[in-house]
Amino acid sequence: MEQFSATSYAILGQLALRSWSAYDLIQEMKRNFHYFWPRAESGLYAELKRLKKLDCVHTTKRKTGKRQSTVYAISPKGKTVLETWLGTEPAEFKLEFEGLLRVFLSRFGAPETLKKTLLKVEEDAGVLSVLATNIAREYLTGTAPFQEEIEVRTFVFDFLVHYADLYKEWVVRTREELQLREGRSADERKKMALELMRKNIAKLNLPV
Amino acid sequence: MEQFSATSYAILGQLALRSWSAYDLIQEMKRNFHYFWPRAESGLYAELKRLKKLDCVHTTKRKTGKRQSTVYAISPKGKTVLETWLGTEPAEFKLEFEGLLRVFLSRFGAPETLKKTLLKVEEDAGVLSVLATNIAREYLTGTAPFQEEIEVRTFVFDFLVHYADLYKEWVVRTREELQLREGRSADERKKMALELMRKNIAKLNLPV
DNA sequence: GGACACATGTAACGGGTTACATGATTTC
DNA sequence: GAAATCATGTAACCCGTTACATGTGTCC
Repeated sequence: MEQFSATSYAILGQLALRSWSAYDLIQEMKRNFHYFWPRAESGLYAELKRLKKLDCVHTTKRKTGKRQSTVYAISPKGKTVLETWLGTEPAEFKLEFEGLLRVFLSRFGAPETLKKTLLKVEEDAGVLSVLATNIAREYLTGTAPFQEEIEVRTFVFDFLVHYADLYKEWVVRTREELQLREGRSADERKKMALELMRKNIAKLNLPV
Repeated sequence: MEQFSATSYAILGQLALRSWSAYDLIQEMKRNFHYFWPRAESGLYAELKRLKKLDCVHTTKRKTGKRQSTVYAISPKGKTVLETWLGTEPAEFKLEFEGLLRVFLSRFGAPETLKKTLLKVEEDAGVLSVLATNIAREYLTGTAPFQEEIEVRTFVFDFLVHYADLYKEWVVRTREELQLREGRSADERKKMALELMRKNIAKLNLPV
């Protein structure tokens, strides 16, 4: 019944910008969407073919020497499909953060469990920051492939920067708290934990 | 080959705390994990059965009047499996944020697309805040089911609070920027977008 | 001449979801 | 007496992943 997934629309959106060879399209999608809509390349190739069957895109063959590639373009139907979707209710954001699961369960593992998890989170957030900066630099120097799209892309970038920061700062705060707790009694540690919780509730300005 | 998913470990972790009836266990998991490890209830029932086949849990029958329920407890093997996993490398955090996809593609939809997306994100973040606060309140009043677990759970809670805040603040910043841009020329708007990007790069303290 | 990126897939599998079924118990 | 929630699942399906295959062009 439901013919399209958000991934279909992501593809149609890239094609609405311009035509691409499958390969180029997919590389660009990885660049743009990896951190908030990650998908395996093989699946994107398959989805392109499906979109063709559904008449949302059409293809032409291109040759560079002996090498052949398929160039995809959006069809009028594809444009309508995309536009219609953009009028529907957005899905809720959905996070899978295995690290938090590990923190939650850390006391059932070896004593270093928590610290090792923090280290990994820190690394991953660092990679995201670097990637985001690389893309931003292209816009700042005017070499980005879609300079004219900058108006909305800044919003996406802005989110990503703060998103990376969320993890980094969480690691910092957690490490600080762990250090403060060192050498304290279980009772003191619990009081400190409660205090942290109290501070956090205050941050959300909701009735307590 | 790979016998367990992170979901298996999430279940084992809850069972490491104490024994539960399937229903209670799953309700508690929803409460604890919904925002960073969301899973459908039916799948959790199935996984429990699988864990039993693999001897990671064992069950006893309990009767309340005519109603029967199955009580699950972790086995020695289950404990080992959990502990071993906690020693492995954590997986990267993974976000699916359809709203950002919509922002990215908003110019292919109706003019209200962006604003409607912001509204939905704001709502969802609000729900998360309320939920987080409800749980926190239980710890502060000492009525939480696992008061003694508070030491690590504050870290999880701390993340969730800042996570909700991430979305809320992003919505605020984006709306402000949109308002500032109103009535400006395309050229001015682009300059403003670049300026926002520059500010964000500065936030990440990386070499530009 | 070898490594690596280009360019495009296919096959098998699997984790997870939706939708539904069923009967007991509590609450209004 | 109806409605909600307790308490358990099952069946069908699907979106997506991993792992692999295959050949071309380019760079050193």
